[in-house]
Amino acid sequence: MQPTPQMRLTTQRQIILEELEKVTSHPTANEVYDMVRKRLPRIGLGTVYRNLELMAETGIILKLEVGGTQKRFDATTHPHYHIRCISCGKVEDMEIPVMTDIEKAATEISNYQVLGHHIEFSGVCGTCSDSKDEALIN
Amino acid sequence: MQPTPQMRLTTQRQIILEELEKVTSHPTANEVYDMVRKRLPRIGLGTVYRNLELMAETGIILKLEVGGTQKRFDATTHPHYHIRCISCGKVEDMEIPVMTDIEKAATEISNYQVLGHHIEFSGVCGTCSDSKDEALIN
DNA sequence: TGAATAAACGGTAACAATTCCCACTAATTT
DNA sequence: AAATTAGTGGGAATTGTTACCGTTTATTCA
Repeated sequence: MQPTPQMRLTTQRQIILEELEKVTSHPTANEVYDMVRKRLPRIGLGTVYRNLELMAETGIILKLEVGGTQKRFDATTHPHYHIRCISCGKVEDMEIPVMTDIEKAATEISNYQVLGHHIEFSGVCGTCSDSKDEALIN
Repeated sequence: MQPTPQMRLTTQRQIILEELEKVTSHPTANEVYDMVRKRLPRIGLGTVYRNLELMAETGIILKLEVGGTQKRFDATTHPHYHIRCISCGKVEDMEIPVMTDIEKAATEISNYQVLGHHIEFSGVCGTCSDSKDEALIN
């Protein structure tokens, strides 16, 4: 994170980013808070929210507006899609090729200036489908 | 809406559905509440939430988990995509052909049982981009 | 038809996620 | 080192949604 003249590189910011970069689990703000608190026990939840928001605005990280009740954050900023488990809520990357052409198609048939797109798959993850099988046996 | 033995077709339910079918604007629960209240002034917000949820569960309507802070509802249940204006938050249908094959691709490269997918485009709608142009002139 | 049963309602309280506020602290500038 | 400005922590406020609960409305069945 490169600080601009008026944007300061604080310890809190560094650690929030470091912790987010450690995982591929697309944590919620609260999960980031829990991770960061192990290293900075006195950090406030508001600080985590404020800085995640800020980093998302400057493009350092991604704010995922996927289904469910909470926003999730991702340090992987290259374009990619996601899948969400409808049973446990977990979100993972879906590494199918990103479709570069559909935005053009969307522009043509709408009166929008199309700036981006995101695909969210939904399904049942391995873990959840295993535990369901088990439940059927018992 | 066809009631099951234990599911009753109440006035509230009929009117909520009728009002939702009148519009293509993907209203939030609160917006549906406002629409319905013109015909049923004493309806409770909880009733609107309860019934929208119920109808979404039974597949009569769609609950859209798009970006932004609120869930939105759609009486058009055939598969289709959406675009959201990043300026005013409005959500509209994007009638490009639905991709039937990508779920297969997604199943192959993941350990998920893929059940669905949704594409959300984002951009600036005609109205918002016009008012921006105006702002530049003034 | 009319009492018994069950579903749904309306109103309000509770809840969860997020944002806001503000006195204090830390970093930067002069 | 003092002055200035950005950022923090903690709690209060806000927003969207769900839960609860006493009352109403619909259905069942005697």
